[in-house]
Amino acid sequence: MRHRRSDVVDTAIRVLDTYGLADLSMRRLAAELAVQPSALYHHFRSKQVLLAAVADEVLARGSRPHPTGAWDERVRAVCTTLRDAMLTYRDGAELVATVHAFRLGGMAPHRELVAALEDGGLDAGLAGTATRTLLHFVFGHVSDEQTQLQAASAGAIEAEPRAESDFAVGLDIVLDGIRLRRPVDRPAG
Amino acid sequence: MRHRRSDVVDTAIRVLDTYGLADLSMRRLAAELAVQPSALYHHFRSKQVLLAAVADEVLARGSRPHPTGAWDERVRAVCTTLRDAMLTYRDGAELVATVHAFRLGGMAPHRELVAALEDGGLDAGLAGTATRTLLHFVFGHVSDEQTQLQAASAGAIEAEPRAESDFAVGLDIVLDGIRLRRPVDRPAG
DNA sequence: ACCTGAACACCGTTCAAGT
DNA sequence: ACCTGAACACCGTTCAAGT
Repeated sequence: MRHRRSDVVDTAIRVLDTYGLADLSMRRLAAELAVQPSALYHHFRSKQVLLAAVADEVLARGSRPHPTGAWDERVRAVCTTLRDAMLTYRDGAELVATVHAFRLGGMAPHRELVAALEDGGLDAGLAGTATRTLLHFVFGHVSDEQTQLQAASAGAIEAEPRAESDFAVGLDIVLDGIRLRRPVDRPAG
Repeated sequence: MRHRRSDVVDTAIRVLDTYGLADLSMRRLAAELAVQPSALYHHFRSKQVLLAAVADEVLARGSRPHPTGAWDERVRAVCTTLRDAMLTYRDGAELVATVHAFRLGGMAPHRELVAALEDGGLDAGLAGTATRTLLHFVFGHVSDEQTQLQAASAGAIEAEPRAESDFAVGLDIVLDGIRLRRPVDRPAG
């Protein structure tokens, strides 16, 4: 049977959510689509590029309308939306973080954070640094969180579950550090 | 020829630094040691456990005497030492971050940060949250940094190199956020 | 204690050829 | 435009057997 690019991505998300990122192989995905592995290379030039498309679709499905409030509320909204989107599918955080690290996809949150921080009064350089600091926190935290959640639900572990507020506290720590660097908050002269 | 556990780790570090983490396979490592792949399973029960030992050795080689100053200088020292240790070997950041995520090794910096933050006056819960926030930043930032450095030195890219101060600024952002949460800085009642 | 030899069940990718 | 069939060069891990 014949498939379109979007069919491949949809099936990849189903395989991801059912079997995990480690089992999302080109061969497994091809089998699920009832085609030869080589057929996938008609749609994507490599597995990396396929995974980038999958990550973008995960984020697109989790997207929400931008709030139009204060810069810090917008930052919080972007980070929370990103977290929720990644937690929606098994290994979603690891997938999006990996794709983002290679700059192949998942860059929408990055752009939104830079915009919010510049609207908040940060110059371009500091907005970039602050955005990367925020994203390193979010990707690291949520990957960690998801690993623990999945280990617990697999019964592999019953270690202390991370406090529910841990994400909010970590995010607030970074946000406070950013606030102190807004020129508008540090009176000139 | 017969090998000890430490011979395997030493050779693994050499393979890592020469060919990168993706090419550090059990088969490649075995060939380098002139043994069969199955021989490695006499020393390590899985590749994951071997990589944990390699990560611990990378950190041990980069370790420095702890400074005995203010809590925030100690935090800065632990983070900087960790960064330098990971940057010493090709793909060192990705290796240590991965092993740490699975809690199989590389936990020494984690313990040192918790200790420094508790000495700084944070309660155990907040010290844990702050430590995870710091480590997510350090692992994320240095992995990123090393990927860009390695891509540049491979001539693959000549993208804007990250500003040299980027690590220091990001670290200061997180540190400032932590400072605001020290009970001693927020006068009770 | 440390290693061999052989096997099992997989990978990503390429490429000429088919419809 | 989308796919097949076959091949290339690999993986991690297990296990009985050897010294």
